[in-house]
Amino acid sequence: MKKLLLIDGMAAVYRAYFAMSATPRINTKGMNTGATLGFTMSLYDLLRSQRPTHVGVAFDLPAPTFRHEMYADYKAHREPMPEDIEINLPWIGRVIDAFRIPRLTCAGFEADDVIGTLSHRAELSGFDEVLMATPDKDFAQLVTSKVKVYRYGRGKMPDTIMGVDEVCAKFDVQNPRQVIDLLGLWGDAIDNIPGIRGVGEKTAKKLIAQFGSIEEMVAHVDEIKNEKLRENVRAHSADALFSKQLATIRLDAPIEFEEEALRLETPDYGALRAVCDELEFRQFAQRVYTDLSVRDPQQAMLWQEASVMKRSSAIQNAKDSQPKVSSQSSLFDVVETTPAHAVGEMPLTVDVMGRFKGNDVAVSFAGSRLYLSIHADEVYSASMSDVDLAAFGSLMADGGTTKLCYDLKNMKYIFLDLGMELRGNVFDVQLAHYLIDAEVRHTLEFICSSVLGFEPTTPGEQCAALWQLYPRMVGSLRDAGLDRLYRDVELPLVDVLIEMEREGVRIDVEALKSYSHQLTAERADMEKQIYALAGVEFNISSPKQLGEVLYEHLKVTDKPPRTATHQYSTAEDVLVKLADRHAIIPLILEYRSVSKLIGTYLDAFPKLISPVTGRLHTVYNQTVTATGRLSSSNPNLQNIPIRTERGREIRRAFVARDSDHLILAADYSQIELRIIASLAHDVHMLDAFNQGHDIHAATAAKIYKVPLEDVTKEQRRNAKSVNFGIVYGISAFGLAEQLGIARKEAASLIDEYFAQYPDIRHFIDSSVESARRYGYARTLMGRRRYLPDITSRNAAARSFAERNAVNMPIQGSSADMIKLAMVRIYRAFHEKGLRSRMILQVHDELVFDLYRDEEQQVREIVEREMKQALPLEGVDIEVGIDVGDNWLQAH
DNA sequence: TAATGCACGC
DNA sequence: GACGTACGTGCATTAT
Repeated sequence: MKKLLLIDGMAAVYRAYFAMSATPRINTKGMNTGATLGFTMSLYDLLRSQRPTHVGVAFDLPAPTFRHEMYADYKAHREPMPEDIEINLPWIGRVIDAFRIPRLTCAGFEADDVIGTLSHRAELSGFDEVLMATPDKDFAQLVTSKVKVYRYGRGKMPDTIMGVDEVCAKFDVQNPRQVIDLLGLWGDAIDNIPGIRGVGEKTAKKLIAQFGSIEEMVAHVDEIKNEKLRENVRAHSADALFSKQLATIRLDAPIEFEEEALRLETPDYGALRAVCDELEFRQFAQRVYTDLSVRDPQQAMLWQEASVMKRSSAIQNAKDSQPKVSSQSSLFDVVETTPAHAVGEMPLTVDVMGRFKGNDVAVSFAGSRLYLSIHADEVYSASMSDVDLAAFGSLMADGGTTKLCYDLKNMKYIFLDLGMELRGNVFDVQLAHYLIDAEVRHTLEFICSSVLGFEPTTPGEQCAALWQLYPRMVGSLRDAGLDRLYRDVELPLVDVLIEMEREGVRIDVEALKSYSHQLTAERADMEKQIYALAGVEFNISSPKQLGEVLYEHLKVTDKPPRTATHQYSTAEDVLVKLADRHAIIPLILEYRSVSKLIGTYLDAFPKLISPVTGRLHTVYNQTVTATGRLSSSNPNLQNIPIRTERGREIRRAFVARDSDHLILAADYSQIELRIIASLAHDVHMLDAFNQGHDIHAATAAKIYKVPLEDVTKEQRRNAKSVNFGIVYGISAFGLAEQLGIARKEAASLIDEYFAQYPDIRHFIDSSVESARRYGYARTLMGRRRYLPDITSRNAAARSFAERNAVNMPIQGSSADMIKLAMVRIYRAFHEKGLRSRMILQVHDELVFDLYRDEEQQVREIVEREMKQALPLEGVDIEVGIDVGDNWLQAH
């Protein structure tokens, strides 16, 4: 196994600087050591987590001094950065040398070019894996099966300080790509500097997209219709090509690829310790010590003895041989205790795997490594290429053992790749933690630090930590009465979601594209009309520019509405109220909604279709929402338009798998109101449902005291808003806003509502009361949401918690119900060997690829399971089912 | 990159 | 006088 890690040195330094800049680190000699410490730690972590066999750090020129000079210049031109940049490159050089990592440079070439070239050659030289640590997304161009990009975290980059020409002249740059870097224009170079003077960025992007590439655009410049635009492009076509060149990573830098020179060696601990002492990196030094004490006790002793720091008398008195937890940062204290453990590094062969047989086992993957442990103090790990997959497979398929893991869905995907099955009792720490407290983060780091009180740092420690988490999580689930929800709903749902994600949905791409064409043309018309009405050209998509046009230029109102941050508001509800003040406003609203459709759906989806399956695959998140709902992303298929005519058309492109299939959509009717009625035991509302009345009309009849058949459209609309508002915790103000009526009028509507439905009011009051007593709100299946603010003295925070106390049981119970239904439907389909498949879930709706011959069976199963999954006291549950060639028809 | 504003769903 | 309807995801713009 040969694995090469190539690091963009300066990118690492910047990342480190910006990561540390929030708390500049000044040592006792007054030196700002923040960037150096950040760099050192991130380098150490990278080596530790990635475990490369070969490594190199690339810099832009023979020495990083080039950049240094640049920053001297930066300071001269600009006001100082917030904490003033002090990146000490000699120190950083010493750190790199201490790690015995070769510095890779190539005169006249960017670090990115060096990395690009070397990674290319490494791949040719038979490396199993090449990892590039860089912030540059352009590397995506080069990615192959073996090459992965490790993107540095997000951090601020410096602004442009000089033009391209100036920089080239000043620094005598040979490779123009350096300019990009110098200017701080990382990554998005192609997008950000089309480099055509006189042509706006947006226009330039459009042009490039239209022609396919900058080269094509230059070649066919005559085809540009707008004369001014055409001449600008023609005049500056050299610039455009130059920009492209700037942004292209080269694979042919004249640099030798010397495999042996790149082999990772043991750090020069003496040198590293000296740097740590000089710069006062105490906590980092302690970390290295703790790590060494596990792996190499002798080296650890040397590390400790090598210290040249004078210990203060206070510290000398402390028992520094005994690690202890301390909140004070003294010279040699241990920051946190770590679990006692030993990581055995060995190929997991049949023999070794035998040790795990018959034992419960914690399993985790990190990168291409597998970690296994049977106790919290013992972890075995191996590169996947060294694992005996047959033996591992039989261990995982053994139904008698418990498997502990973190993020089961993800792990099952890994097993699918390996052609393995996971059987037996499975415990997912992440899923359990979501049920225990949905609103906090569910990273393994966070779970460990909150549940165990320490953070494991290596993948091995993380694997071992699962063992410590397991009994505690099981206990917490049981104590909170969540074990059933976990066992019967969330855990089995994992398989359902995997199947749905893998199935995906078929999209009629041609339909999307032609619709996109049509709407783009319509939008162009609107754009012209808007410019004409405004008398100026501006970016309509910019709330800032739009606000200025509407409220300063056109002065559509003398009291411009403002957002929470005092900017002009151009939100829909605001503009609707101003719609009759100026003809431009309806156009702007239309422009916005059309833009939304194009950008979010029409143009986005074709790009997301899997080249493998030809279908669109979403990802369902099971541990995100505070109420227990699922969420969907990449793409989000839970927000496909339906409200407007134009938007709804998009659903026409969601089509059945093939001619043997149809789309079947099943949705719960008014499920949230039924849940309220049931929870509140409100006889009037329950009756309305059970007699099959239109619930909003029935509500209107009650509030306005008219016979059901005399309810007007407006009365029904108002009643619907009140019903809707009840779910979310209404206020007179909010309702008035929503309906465009006076606040007093809204208040009397609400009063009348509660007079007619006294049990609903009682339900709201008792929900709040219960949340105040217990500290959390609960669903029908016992899912919890903690509401600490319910007793807050801050009225706003308290009101918010009170609304959640009402909403959560409603929304959450509905989530419980549909999740349970999904599990039951999934099981029924598989037991009966049906070919139909559940493919989408949209909170109260399930969508299926229906195999035509199975229509009757599927209708029965779906309706039955949705209705019976979680029966509501006192009220029937209605499910609407429709079938069609596409999702639009199936509604 | 982070924050903001906006718009889509239930 | 502030606050003002739950839960999400994604896009474009803009400031830093």
